[in-house]
Amino acid sequence: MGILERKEKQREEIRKMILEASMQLFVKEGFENVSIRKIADLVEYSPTTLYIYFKDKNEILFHLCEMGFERMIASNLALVQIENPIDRLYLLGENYINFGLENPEYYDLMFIQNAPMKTIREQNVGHWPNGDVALETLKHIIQECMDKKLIPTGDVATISMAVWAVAHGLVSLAIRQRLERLVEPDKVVQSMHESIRWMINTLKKA
Amino acid sequence: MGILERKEKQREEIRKMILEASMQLFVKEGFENVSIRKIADLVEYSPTTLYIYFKDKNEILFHLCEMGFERMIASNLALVQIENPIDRLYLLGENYINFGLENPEYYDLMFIQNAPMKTIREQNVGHWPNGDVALETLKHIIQECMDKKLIPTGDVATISMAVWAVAHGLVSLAIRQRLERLVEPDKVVQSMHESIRWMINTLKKA
DNA sequence: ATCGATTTATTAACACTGTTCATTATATTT
DNA sequence: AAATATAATGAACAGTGTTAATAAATCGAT
Repeated sequence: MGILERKEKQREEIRKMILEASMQLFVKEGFENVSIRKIADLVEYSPTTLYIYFKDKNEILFHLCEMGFERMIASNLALVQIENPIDRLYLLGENYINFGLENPEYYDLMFIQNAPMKTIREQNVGHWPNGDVALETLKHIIQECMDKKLIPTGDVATISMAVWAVAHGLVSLAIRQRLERLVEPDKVVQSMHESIRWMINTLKKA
Repeated sequence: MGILERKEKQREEIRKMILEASMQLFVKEGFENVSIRKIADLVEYSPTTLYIYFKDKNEILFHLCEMGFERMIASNLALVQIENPIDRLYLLGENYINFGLENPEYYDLMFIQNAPMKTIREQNVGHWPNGDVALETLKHIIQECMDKKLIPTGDVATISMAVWAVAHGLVSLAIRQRLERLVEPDKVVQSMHESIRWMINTLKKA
């Protein structure tokens, strides 16, 4: 049944094409200005054709979200060679806020929007491949820090949660223009980095 | 010119009526399901009439956002009687996450959505009455903690930022169903509280 | 090779959205 | 009473996600 395989491959190629067009629009025009019709225009298909390849807009957004995680995970790869897990944790945090500030549209999809989560819930037992990978990375580093007695022992999930909360809090408040109310606009980024450093330091000493 | 005053009062009353209807819809149907037409239906006006009382939808959302802050500020009033500023800070954090979890739609508007910020930027020199009040409260408590040597001295704005980031990170990840990926769904709220406590404790000891 | 079935793609349409324009009705001022 | 300002409206524009009905192309079996 080699013919079925080729069909499946072709189908997958068109799906990819649609996703790449979406991503292009998405990064250029921002989250709110992407519509099924605009994507269809770009790939030169009728809007309804997209519904043959994806269930709905949420599913497209879910896949873009996964692509965002791939980028983020790729940018974290350089960290594995760092011996000291607490240094690695610090750089993971730095990476996180840099990624968020440089790719606000991706970040939005990955951590703020509801749409991708809707698809996950509808899907097969709520599988979230890349998202879960990213979270495992975090938990693993925290666990290593605890194993090597670099930070106080405690519930891994809870501490991971607190660390993630600091980073996400900073990025999401920043890209939603809330931090400018606390610090002069041109000092926001600097203060964010200081906050991350502060957190790592207190974590060390605690 | 008492007649002009009465007219102004009447105008203000209708504005209030529109806002209350919006709020009602908003809390019941959620952020995404509120439209100008639904609001108009509820106050028994034509949709276009709303544009006589508000510039656009964003302006309505901005006012709802302010109302959300009023609620939050009101719930913080009980804290002034607490002597120890670090206890006060802890309870402020607890209040914050409780408010967020109990009023996710308000929280969305206050700290996540772009719409209210757009109105603020278009407005008179970007004035944000209630939002700024809330932030001042936080900074004031942090300053008091530093004055009384309860936490290490540092830049008030930066530390406030870090504290806010933890609380906001927790709430926003929670209401966007991201925390369920890290902790079992029925333990999310508990872990959030633990995270806040952890932050206050490390802040104390640091 | 032809027939029937499946897949792929499209057009038209539904039920919405925020917003603007031109028009009418109401109230106020001259 | 006439002129003017305010309040309210219906119709319309340009857009949204999505579905149903329909046509075209491709495939599997006879």
